[in-house]
Amino acid sequence: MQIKTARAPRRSRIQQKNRETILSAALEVFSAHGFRGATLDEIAQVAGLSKPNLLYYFSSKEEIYRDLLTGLMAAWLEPLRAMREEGDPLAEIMGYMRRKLDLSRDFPRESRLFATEIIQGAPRINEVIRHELHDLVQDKATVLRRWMDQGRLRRSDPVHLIISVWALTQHYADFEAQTRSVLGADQDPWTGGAAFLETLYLRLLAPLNPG
Amino acid sequence: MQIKTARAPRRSRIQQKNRETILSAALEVFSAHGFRGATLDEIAQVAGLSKPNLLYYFSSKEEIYRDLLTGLMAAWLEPLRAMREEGDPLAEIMGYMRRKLDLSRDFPRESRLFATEIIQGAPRINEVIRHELHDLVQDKATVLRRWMDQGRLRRSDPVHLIISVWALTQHYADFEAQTRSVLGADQDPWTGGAAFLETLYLRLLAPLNPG
DNA sequence: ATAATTCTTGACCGGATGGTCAGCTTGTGT
DNA sequence: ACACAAGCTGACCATCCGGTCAAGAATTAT
Repeated sequence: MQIKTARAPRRSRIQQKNRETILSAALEVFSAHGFRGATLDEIAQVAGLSKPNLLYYFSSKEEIYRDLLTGLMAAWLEPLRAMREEGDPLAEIMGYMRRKLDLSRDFPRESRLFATEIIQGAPRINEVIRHELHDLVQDKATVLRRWMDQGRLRRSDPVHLIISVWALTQHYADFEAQTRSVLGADQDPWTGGAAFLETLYLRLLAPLNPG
Repeated sequence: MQIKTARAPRRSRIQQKNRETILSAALEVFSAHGFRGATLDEIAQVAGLSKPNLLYYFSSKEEIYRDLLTGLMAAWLEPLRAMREEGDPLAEIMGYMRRKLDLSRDFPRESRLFATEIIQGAPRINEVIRHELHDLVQDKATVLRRWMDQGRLRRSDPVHLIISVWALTQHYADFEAQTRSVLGADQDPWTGGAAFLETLYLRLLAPLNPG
């Protein structure tokens, strides 16, 4: 996953490369231990750089963390953003769910990073981003509501519907340890999970008389 | 929630009271910052005891954490355990979901504690407990499968069904910050969540021809 | 009352933590 | 080639970390 840097000033190739290295290492460590549990020494070690060198590129531990979160936010909201009113309602929702699930599968560290941040009350995600999330969800909820009004989807609370997609897809990434131990070693959680979620949302949302 | 102490030896009233005080403070701090992010100083401060006094009752930070987790585990699995094959399938599942949701609402710190532990790969939950969880889920999955075989529930993967209840109910507690900001301040996430989940599982599981 | 036991804590330890800084090395523009 | 800027690091600092300990305070048993 591309880690973008917010409002980036001009940077030399060295800066660009090292900032990426650091953010990648930070992702590894922060997602495993949370903000307070992560240490600069460990991030430096994973990045293969000295600690003072980290602090040459970022002014503090907090700044690394913030840059990381804000840089990943856009990519994380993309699947929902890509849900288009012009498409077929059921296919759009299934597509959203599927994209979110794939994202969680392919980028579990990112998923865990957001999870730990929000579990701890999201103290470091600023209001602007929270506002952005709120607006996006409300916007898409309106689309869902219109589809329901047109009888193209069975009714259910659209915001809770979006939350449920979030919860379920996130869960397979964040709780993979538990899911694997419960399913047994031979079963792949993602294959079964995708099938289950398709069934779930089909039965929840497919109109009863499609003809 | 009652915090039990595993295989408790005889304890004086003072010991019992102080151990409870410590575990309660530990729950507060560990659930907010994870194991590595929590400090004994902060736990001691919340408990209103001196740090050496903490270590008089528990031999290490790790022991506090372990005792806390194992003591809460039974209560956390209770809702699933209480699902009875003799009852009405749909009512039993709804009851399970509802109990789990109530548990998450009433004990969000406990929910977050488990969440952070499992997100970090559950390194400190020993194999015995993992085994217990696996067996319980498989046991209940068998019950669900029988119900489905009898045509009293629509078919869907029973283990993923249990996982989905886990994911959705947990989510309302662990991501409350996010859920509230998305729903808006006027709406209570729990009320709407309970209604949504009832609809969800009803449509997923209710047989098509109940007559 | 007094002795034994349990409970409590200030002072302390070695090591880790986030962060600084002077000065060295490397790269870049001319 | 040279000068300046950018990149880098060893040594260091104050503070915090989990944990120890000796000795005093409170409780309990006799």
